[in-house]
Amino acid sequence: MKAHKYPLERLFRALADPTRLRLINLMAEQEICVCYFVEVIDAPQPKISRHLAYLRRAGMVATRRDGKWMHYRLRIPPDLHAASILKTTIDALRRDKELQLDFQRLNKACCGPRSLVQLIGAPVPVETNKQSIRANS
Amino acid sequence: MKAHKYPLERLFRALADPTRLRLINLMAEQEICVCYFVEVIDAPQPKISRHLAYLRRAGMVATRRDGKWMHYRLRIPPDLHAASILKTTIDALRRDKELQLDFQRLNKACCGPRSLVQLIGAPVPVETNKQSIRANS
DNA sequence: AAGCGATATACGCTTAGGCGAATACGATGA
DNA sequence: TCATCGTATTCGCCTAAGCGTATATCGCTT
Repeated sequence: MKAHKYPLERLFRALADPTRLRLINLMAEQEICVCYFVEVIDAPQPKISRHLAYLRRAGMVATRRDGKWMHYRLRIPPDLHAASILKTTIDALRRDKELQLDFQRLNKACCGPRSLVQLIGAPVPVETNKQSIRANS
Repeated sequence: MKAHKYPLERLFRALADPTRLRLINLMAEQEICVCYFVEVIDAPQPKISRHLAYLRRAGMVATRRDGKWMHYRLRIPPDLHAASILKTTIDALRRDKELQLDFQRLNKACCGPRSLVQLIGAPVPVETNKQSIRANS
């Protein structure tokens, strides 16, 4: 990642990609396992992992390992302005029709018939109200 | 400019550059003439013009011609979330030490001794409280 | 230890977009 | 009309970063 002259620049670059906006939208309420991202966004797994890695390097997500599974969750930026921008962004995403479909697919993948949970025993998403059990650089 | 899947993506890309953040900071209160941007930011004039053109294509600025001089001003985005993000961004920029120096240089260029006004008769910046005398696509 | 499943990274290619230098454009004034 | 000045655009080059494919890594299980 490039060196940025102003702290906000890093935030804006992280937000300036459609796949990352979808990832952020899905993580808004819950920590999410990579396998759900792949299922819901329906993209090659390396593409998902690369964008998650970008968000990690930008300091926007934290991870938690659970056996074979990796869970990602949003980190609230320490800077108040950045936090406000992220929150407003999430509010805006929530209103997008197409991104609402992602939530529907998420529910189907984790709770529906023949869900990933039943098929391969993937972990069920859980609400994360506390921040940063483990923070990555 | 690329086609963007989500409207916010265009906003974030426009904000993801240090020179454009400086331009936006300077335009926060007033419409500004290109010659002041060049003077204050101390960059080659084509570089300034290219970034202003980017902001114009992104719908973030409007222009007003005044003889040989072009004035640029911020346009408040019609979308409420985008407007909120831009406003928060400007608040954050205002707190940056380095960007405060830009304001000092702006005041010196337009009001100080041997200012551009005196040297070449450049137009004095004026507060723009009304929006969009002429909006560019 | 070996194999497997989940995730991450490396590789090669392609594109958006940044830059400086040169040049084109458009309004004014001689 | 012609020169000049402020601004915009074009050109060629370079880098960040996106993509798909292939492969490496890491836990778990047997």
